[in-house]
Amino acid sequence: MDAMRVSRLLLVTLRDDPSEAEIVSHKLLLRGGYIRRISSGIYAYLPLLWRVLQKIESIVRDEMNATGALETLLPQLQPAELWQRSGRWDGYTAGEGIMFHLDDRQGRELGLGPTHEEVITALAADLLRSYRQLPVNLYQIQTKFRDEIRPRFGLMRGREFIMKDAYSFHADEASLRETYGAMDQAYRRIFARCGLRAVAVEADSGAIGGSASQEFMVTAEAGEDLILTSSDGRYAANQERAVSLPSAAIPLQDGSCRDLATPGQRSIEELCSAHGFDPSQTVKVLLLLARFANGQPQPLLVSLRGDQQLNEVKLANAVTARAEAGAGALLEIAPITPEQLKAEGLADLAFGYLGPQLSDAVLQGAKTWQQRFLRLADGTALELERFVCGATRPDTHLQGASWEALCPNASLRPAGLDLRSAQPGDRCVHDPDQHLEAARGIEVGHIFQLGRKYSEALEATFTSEAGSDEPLWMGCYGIGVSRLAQAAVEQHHDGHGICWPVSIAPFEVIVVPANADEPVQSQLAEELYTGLRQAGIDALLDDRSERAGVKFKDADLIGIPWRVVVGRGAIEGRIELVRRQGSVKQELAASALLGTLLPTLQQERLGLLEQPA
RNA sequence: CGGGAUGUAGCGCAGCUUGGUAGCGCACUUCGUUCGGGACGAAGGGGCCGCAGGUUCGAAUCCUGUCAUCCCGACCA
Repeated sequence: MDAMRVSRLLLVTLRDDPSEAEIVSHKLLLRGGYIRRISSGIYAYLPLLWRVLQKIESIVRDEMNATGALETLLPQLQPAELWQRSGRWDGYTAGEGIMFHLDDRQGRELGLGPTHEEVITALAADLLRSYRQLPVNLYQIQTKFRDEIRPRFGLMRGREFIMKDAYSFHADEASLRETYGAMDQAYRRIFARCGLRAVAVEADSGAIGGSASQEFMVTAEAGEDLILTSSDGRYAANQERAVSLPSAAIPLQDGSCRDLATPGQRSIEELCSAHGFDPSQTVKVLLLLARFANGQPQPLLVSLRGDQQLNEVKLANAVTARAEAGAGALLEIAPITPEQLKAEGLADLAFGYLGPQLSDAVLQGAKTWQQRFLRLADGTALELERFVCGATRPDTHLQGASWEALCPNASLRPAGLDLRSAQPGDRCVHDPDQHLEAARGIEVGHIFQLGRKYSEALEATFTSEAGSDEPLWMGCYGIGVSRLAQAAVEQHHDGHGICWPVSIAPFEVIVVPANADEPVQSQLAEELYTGLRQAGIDALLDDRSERAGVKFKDADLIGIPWRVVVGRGAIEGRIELVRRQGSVKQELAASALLGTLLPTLQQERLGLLEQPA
């Protein structure tokens, strides 16, 4: 490898935090000369970061290859037709769709790959014919394009980012589960080798679809996701998905159903504080509208126990499962506004006083909406014997209402589901003595058991041992490589700058002559640098004629794990070895450097892995 | 898309209220002194004040529009 000298590295560090950055990792990457923003959510990876990314990629490759996965490279430009066959084109391009798309000179529609299920499945349909070829797992490391609604935090949520994605194909579900398990293990090793503390959590499958899925979260305050874990470590889930035991409702005193005057009390808090109810004695109703790619907008009437919060992801899944055939992808669920009612030609409703008994009659004559509510309720609401809810008339609630009385016709009674958000402090399902604790996480990996969704849509079949034609079983496995790099900074930094884990640091050691104009120092620095490189150590030499302080500050900022200072002691062959993490210093003879550093470095190259493979 | 904020030199900012033709710190260039934690002095280069209209004798400053960026929500590796 060429000589790595700071003077030749295009190292441009900044003293001030750039105003465009909000979170520490973003600021440090900009200040350290790792990235530059080119456009919203689009970054140039400067030479220093490119080295980090390549180290991460190499760890990923290593572990993926070890599982027998095959590296490949798929096109980024993809025909709309493939996405139309899987049914995702509209959802990914219409409305707030995330796919960059364009027409070519022939007027054909193309999309810039946000992910590769369609392409890989089409390939699988072409290449995989017999169970004898299975299982197979293909992966690639490549730039993905997503027109994020709101790019932010630098590489955390870019519109162009590097991802490792893998897709596995199987003859049966058991084989899929086996590879899924192998990926789980490989991912744990990958993150450990990168020096990251990561947690595996149960996750929602989102737009990708499929059944089981698990996310890998790097724990950090700046994380965008809320994760809930049990203190015994046996349960961990993304809040989107998390389940818990609800607190018991306080029973409402018996009594027949009667009107209760509640002028101006439109919220649960106002209602409860005015009449001394506990929120768990009430049922609140949310009036929402679900919009689909193709179908008519569907009004929703969602009932929750008053003390519970709606989990929008669970709701979206429930609505998707109940959507009419041909409605296409669910685009959005949003509260219905009085303006929307007017636009539909419908009468105003008593917002704040609605109850589960709200009749479909209020939707009669709607111009574009379905004229019946999709009625859903969380189990905690359905379990209430007696409760307080809106009377669907202004300034009035019902006290002592019951589902039987409100909805005598069982067909109008909502389906009972889990629609509530688990909260920190809730009791755990697996052990009621355990409680959920909250932590924030950055999602750096996600593995899915897709099942046969894509293979059925794209007719990717194989001939089974019994001779029948069957759709392939599929899994897919992603790692956000560029996001991982920034997550590492978020997890490993201090007041002076980045503290890269050795395994992914752009360089392992930086040799700093305190005074480069002092021939003894610069000569010894050169010798040590050469010796380190010859020993296979990724060393950098700060050969600039800057003052020592500048070089130290820069070394701290860019986060090289080890610093060798060649200073005044050089004349006696003494140098200083400084560990970036914690600024631990030791003085030693220059001749002892390799012997001291190499064993430690070899250990640190394993990251958090307990032992080499 | 809804809500909030900001656009002035490569970076960070002041100037705008009360119009008079642009300034500070860092960075950059040259010289000298310094030399183990972002040195000091001297001299210098660099700005269609986001863009387009308008008001005015005169606009960075006032008005209108527009674009971009950032923050809060929906999306995700």
